[in-house]
Amino acid sequence: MERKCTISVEHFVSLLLKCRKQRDLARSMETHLQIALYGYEAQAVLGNSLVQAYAVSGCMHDAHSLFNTLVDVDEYSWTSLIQVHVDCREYKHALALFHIMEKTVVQPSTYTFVAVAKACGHLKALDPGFCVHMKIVKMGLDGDSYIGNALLSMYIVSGSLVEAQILFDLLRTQIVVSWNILITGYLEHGLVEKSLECIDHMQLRNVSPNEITLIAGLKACSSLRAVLKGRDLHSKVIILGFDMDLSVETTLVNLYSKCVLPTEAQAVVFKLQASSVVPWNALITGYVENNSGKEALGCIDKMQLHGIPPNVVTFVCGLKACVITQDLDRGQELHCEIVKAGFDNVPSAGNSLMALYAKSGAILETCEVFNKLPNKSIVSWTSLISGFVDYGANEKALDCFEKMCVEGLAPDAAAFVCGLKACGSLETASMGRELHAMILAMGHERNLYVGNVLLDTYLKTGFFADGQGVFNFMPFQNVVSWNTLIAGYTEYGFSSDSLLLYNQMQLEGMFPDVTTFICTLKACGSAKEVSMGRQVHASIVFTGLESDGIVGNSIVDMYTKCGQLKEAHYVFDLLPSKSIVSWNSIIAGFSELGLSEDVLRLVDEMRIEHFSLDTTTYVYSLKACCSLKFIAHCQEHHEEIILKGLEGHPFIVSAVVDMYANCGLLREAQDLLDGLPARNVIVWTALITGYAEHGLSFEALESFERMILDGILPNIITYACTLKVCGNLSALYKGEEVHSRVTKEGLIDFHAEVYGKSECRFPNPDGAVEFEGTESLIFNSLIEMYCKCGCMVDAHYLFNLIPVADILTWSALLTGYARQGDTEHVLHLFDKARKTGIKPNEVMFLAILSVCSHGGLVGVGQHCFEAMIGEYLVLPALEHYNCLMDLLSRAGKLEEAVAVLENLPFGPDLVTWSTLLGASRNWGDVDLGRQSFEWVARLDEGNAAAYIVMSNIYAEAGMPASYSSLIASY
DNA sequence: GTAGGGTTAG
Repeated sequence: MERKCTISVEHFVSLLLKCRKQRDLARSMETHLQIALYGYEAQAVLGNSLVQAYAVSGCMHDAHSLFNTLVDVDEYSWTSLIQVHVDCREYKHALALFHIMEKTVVQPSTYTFVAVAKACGHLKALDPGFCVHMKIVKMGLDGDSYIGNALLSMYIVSGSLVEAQILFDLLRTQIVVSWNILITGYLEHGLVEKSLECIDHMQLRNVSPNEITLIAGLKACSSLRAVLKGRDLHSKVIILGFDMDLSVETTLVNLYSKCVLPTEAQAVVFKLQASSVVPWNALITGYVENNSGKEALGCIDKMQLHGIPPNVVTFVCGLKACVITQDLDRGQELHCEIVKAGFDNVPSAGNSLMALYAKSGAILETCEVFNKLPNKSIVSWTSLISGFVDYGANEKALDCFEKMCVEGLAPDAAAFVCGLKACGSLETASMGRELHAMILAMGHERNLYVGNVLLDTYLKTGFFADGQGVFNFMPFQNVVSWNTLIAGYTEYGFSSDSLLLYNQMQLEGMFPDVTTFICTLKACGSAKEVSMGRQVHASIVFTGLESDGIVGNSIVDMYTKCGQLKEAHYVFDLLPSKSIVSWNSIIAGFSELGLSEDVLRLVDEMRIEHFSLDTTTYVYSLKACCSLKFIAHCQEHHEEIILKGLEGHPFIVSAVVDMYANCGLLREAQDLLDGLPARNVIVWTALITGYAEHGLSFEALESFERMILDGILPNIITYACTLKVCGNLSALYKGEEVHSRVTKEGLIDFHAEVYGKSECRFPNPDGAVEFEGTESLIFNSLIEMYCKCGCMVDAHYLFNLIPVADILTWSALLTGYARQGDTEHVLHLFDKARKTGIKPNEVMFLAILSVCSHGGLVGVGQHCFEAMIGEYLVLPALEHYNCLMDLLSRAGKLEEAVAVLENLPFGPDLVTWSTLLGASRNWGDVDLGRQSFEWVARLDEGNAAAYIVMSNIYAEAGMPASYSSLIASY
C-alpha cells in the first residue's frame, strides 16, 4: 500500500515510453499488470500509452482489444493507434481506422492528418489522399507547415510529381524540409536533373541547403557522373561546414568512386579520420564497381591497419573483389574471418560466399554454404541456381528452381533469369515457355534482364519469331538486347541478318560495345563479308577498343574466316598480348585453307614463345600432320596428348581417330575407338570415312552398322559417306535403307517449300557441320548412289524434288545417264542445265563425250570438245582426250585419233593405249596395234585381254608367225 | 551514408 502512494501516473507514462522505445513486450505487460494493480486503468493517458506499447511490439491484437476497452477515446487515442499502424507499414489498416474515426465525434488533429497522408502516399491511393487534402482545406489546416509538407510528401511518394510541384508552389513558406522533400522526390523518381535544378533554385531564394539537400545533390551527381557539379557541391559542403558529417562525406566518397576518381575518394576518407567503417566501405565498393579487385582488397588491409574492424558490408565487398581477381585462396581466408566474426549467418554474407564459390567452379562448397544458411531467402536460392548454371549443371539448376517454388517462395526477376539461362543452355524450349507464362502471370515481363534472357532463350532454342516478339515488345532495349539478337542470328547461320541488325542498332542511336563488336565480327566471318569486317575493324580502332584481348582475337578470327590471312597475320603480330586463343585463331585460319606447313610452323613458333598447346591447338596440328602424312609426327603428338592427360577430351579423341584413319592406320583407329568408354558421332564418322577413303568399302559399311548398334545417331557427313560407299559397291538394298533413315529423320523434306525463317525451328546445328547446304548434300549423295546402282528412275525422281539443283546434282545425274549409255537423256539434261544458268564442268563434259562416243555422234562430240575449251574455258583432262580418241577411232577416224595422241599435253595412260588397241583391231591397223599393245603390256603386265586382242589383229591380218610367237610369249 | 542473387561475347 506504501508503494501505491509513491508511483505516479506520470511515472508509468515514462516507463511505458521506455518500453515502447525498446519494444520490450515483457516489460510492457509487467507494467500493464502494475497499472491494473494500482487501479490506474481508467486513466486515459495510460490507456493510450499501453495501446502504443503493445502495438509497437507487434501485438496488434492486444492493442486493439485494449483500445476497445478505453473509457474515453480521444483524438490522441485514435491518432496513436493510426500512427502505430503506419509505423508498421500497415497503411490499409491505418486508413480503415481513420474512416471509422471520421464516423465518431472525435475530430482529427494535425497529427492525425500527417499520419493519414503518409498512409495514402504509400498506398499510392490518390483519391483518398485528395479527400484528406480537401478535408484539411475545409478545416483550415492547410496553412500549417507541418501538414503542408506531409501532403507534399504524400504526392511525391505516390508518384504524382505534377501535383506535388503545384502544392509546393502554393505552400505559404517553403522551408528547407519542403525543398528536400521535392528534391529527394525528383531524385527517387529518376528525374535527376530536375532535383539538381531545385537545389539551384532554393539557393536563389536564399534557402540554405542542409545535409539532406547536399546528400541528394551528391547522389544526383553520382548517377549522372557529373564530376564538375559534384566538385561544386563538395565546396558547398566545406563552406557550410558539413565536411565532418559522416553521411555527407560517405556520399562524396561514393560520388568520386562512381566517377572513377579513386584518389579523390581516398582523400575524403583520409581527411575524415573517422572511426566509422561506412566511408571505408564506400571506398571499397567503388573499387569493386570499377573492377579493381586488387585495390579493393588492399583497401580492406589498410582499413584494418587504421584499427577499423570490417563489418558485413566490408566482407561482402571483399568477396566480390576475390571474384574479380579470381583469388579463391583470399576468398577462403575471408570466409574464415566471416565465421570468426560471427557473420556467417547473415544472409548477404552467405549469398556472397556462394557467389564466390560458384564463380570459382567449387560447386560443392557452394552447396555447403547454402545448406548451412539458417534462412534461405529467394536470393540464396537464386545464388544456388546461378551456381549450378555456371557449373553447367542445368538440369540441377531447374530442379532447384522447382524445389524453391515448392517451398513457397515466389520467384522474382533474378530467379527467372537464372532459370531461363538453364533452359537456354539445355535448349529445352518447352520449359522455357512454361517460365515465360509464369513471368507474364507474375508481371516480370517488363524487367530488362528478364526480357534479354527470354530473348536469348528463344533464339538459342531456334524460335526466331518468338524471340523477335519478345524484343519488339520490350519497354526499351539496351545494348545487351541488340547483342543477343545479333549473336542469335549468327549462331543459326543468318549472319547477313546480324550485319543488318548491327547497322540498324546504330541508326536507332544505340552505341556498340565490346560484345557488339565481337558478335558482329563473328557474323562477318561466317558471312565472309570482309569489307564489312574491315569497316567494323575501323570502328573498333576509332573507339579505342582494339587493345581488348577478346576483340583482338575476334578481328584475327574474322580475317582468317574470310580467307584474308595476310591481314589476319598483320593484326595478330600487333596484338598487345597474345593468348592461346589468339594463336588458335590464326592457326585455324591456315588450317581452314589447308596450309598445313604453315600450321605446323605456327605451332612451333608458339612453343618457342612458351605457350602450352591446348585441345584446340592439338586438333589443328594433328590435322596438319596427317594431311602431310607425317605419321611419325602424328604419333609424337599422340604421346604428348596422353602425357598431358588430354586423351579423353571428346575433340581430341575424334581428332586422333581421324588422324589414324586418314593416314590409313585403320587398325589403330579401330582399336582406339573400340577402347573408348563412350563413342560419339564424330569418332564413328572419322572411322567410316577413313575406311571409305582407303577403298575398304565393306569395313565402312560394317562400321556404319556397328555405329547404329552403338546407339549413335549418324549426322549428315556419316550419311553422305555411307551413301557414297553404297554407290561404289552398287549396294542398292543398303542404300535404300539409308535413304529411308534420312527421310525419317527429316533431313530431307519431300514437300520442301522455302520456309519463312522466323516460322521454323531448325535442328541444333552440329559444331562441325554447317547448317546451310545440309539438304542438298544429302540429296546429291542419294542421287549419286542411285545413279551408281543404275536406278535412274529413282535418281531422277529425287532430282525433281530437290529444292535447288546445284552443279554437283546435275553432274551426278548426267554421269548416271552416261554410264547407262542413255544419249538422249544426257544431251537433253545438258541443255537444260545450261539453260538454268549452270556453267558445265569437266564431269558434265566427260559424260557428254562418253555418250557421244558410244552413240557414234562424232560431230556432236567433237563440237562439244571444242566448246569445252573455247567457250566454257574448261581445261580437258586426260580422260577427256581418251574419250575423244575413242570417239574418233570408233568412227574410223584413226588418223585424227593418232593426231590427238601425238598432241597430248599429258603422258598417255593405260586407258589411252587400250582404246587405241581396240580401235586398231576394229580397223585392222597392225602397226598402231603393235605399238599400243607394247604400251599396254608395259603398263599392265599380265593383261590377258590385250594379248587376245593383239593375237586377233595378227590372225585377222594373216600374220601367222607373229601370231604364234605372241601365243608362245603368253 | 556503405551492402546480397540476375542479361550478351573468343
